[in-house]
Amino acid sequence: MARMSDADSASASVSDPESDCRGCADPAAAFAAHDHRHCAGDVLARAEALVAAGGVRLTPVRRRVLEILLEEHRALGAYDVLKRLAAEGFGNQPPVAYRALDFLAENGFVHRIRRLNAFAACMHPGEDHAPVFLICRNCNAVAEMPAAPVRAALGAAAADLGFAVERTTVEAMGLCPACCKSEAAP
Amino acid sequence: MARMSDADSASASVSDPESDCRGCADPAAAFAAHDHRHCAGDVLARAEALVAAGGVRLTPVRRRVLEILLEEHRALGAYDVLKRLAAEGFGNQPPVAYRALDFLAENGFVHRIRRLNAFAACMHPGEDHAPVFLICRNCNAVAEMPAAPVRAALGAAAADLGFAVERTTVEAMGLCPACCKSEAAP
DNA sequence: TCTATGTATGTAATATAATAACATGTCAAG
DNA sequence: CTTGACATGTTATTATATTACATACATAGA
Ligand SMILES: [Zn+2]
Ligand SMILES: [Zn+2]
Ligand SMILES: [Zn+2]
Ligand SMILES: [Zn+2]
Repeated sequence: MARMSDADSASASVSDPESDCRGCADPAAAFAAHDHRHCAGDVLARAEALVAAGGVRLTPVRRRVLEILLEEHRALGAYDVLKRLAAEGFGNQPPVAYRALDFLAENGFVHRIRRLNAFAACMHPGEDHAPVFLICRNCNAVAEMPAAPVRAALGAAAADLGFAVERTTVEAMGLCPACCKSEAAP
Repeated sequence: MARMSDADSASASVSDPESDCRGCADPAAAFAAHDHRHCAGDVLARAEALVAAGGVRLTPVRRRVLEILLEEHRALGAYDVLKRLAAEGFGNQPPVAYRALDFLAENGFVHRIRRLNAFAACMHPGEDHAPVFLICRNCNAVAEMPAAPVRAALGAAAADLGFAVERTTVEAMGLCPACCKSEAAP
């Protein structure tokens, strides 16, 4: 897939859903305006391919939870997800939501944002990653950022102490580009 | 958790409490056996100096909460802290613990470990820092590690996306040196 | 086909974590 | 002494998450 400049992806993806916009999967465009239905459909398709290959099942509840998180395009609490499920005829007890979310998280389709006690759809399922999350304190947008440099720094420093890192939680609270501007000129 | 009581008894023979051991404040020694009463007393003294200079008050509850976290030498939940406070005659309702913990966290004397929904005493109060936490999944020991390299990598990558980082949560789950060994040879 | 088995879902009950709202106490400045 | 700021105590409620058990569903042998 050809990668577009920031300007292009911002404008083209809004006007032309059929373009090869990488949308949320592209860190540089994660905070930019774009047609998110495109990203969502793409991610969902990839998820289905992955579960087929992996021998696990994307059952109706699980699939619907993933869809909900993709549609919302932000982090949702387990009980928010549960409310929607219940409204659609699924069970209305916490384990229904938590089990689906846990399954999706274990299989890399959603991430847990500890700072928010919430869950967000992963925008690059299959690409094994322990991403960094950028959370805008103003508009609550959440974006995934490549974690390689951060993880390298972390792992190296920990190894010096003899500590073996297995999993990491890296979350940054701050202001997204849009909110940065609006705060500078209110 | 049993780990540090072992360490405490062992450290008396290993190191001299009156030496200038940096104990937990030294990342390289954070997981090593040492006389932790030394670190605790030192940190508490520094905390008192800092509040005096800062115009805030280290009241009995607040001081006791800090002591408890220093004595325990691991992350404690707010309700664990509360139980101890109640047993000592302080209030026994959640806000008592949360208020003290919030105060201590705001003033840099304790850190919140989001992964554990818990709080741990800071081992270098006053030194403004947003540390990295290393959490042993086996013995629950928690150590602070310098975050400079990690934060640099994080801030740079975020800046490329136009995101202004204000606060970070960086926590690594894994095995501490001691548990690494015991897991290798069970 | 029919059952056995594992897995997924539904539900009730409970545990754990955090906050809101308001009353009371403490202490120093005026 | 009064006042105002801050700290603590208490009640109640909300939010988040898990345990335990019952039921449904798939699907692999017999
Ligand atoms: Zn998107
Ligand atoms: Zn924003
Ligand atoms: Zn120590
Ligand atoms: Zn350990």
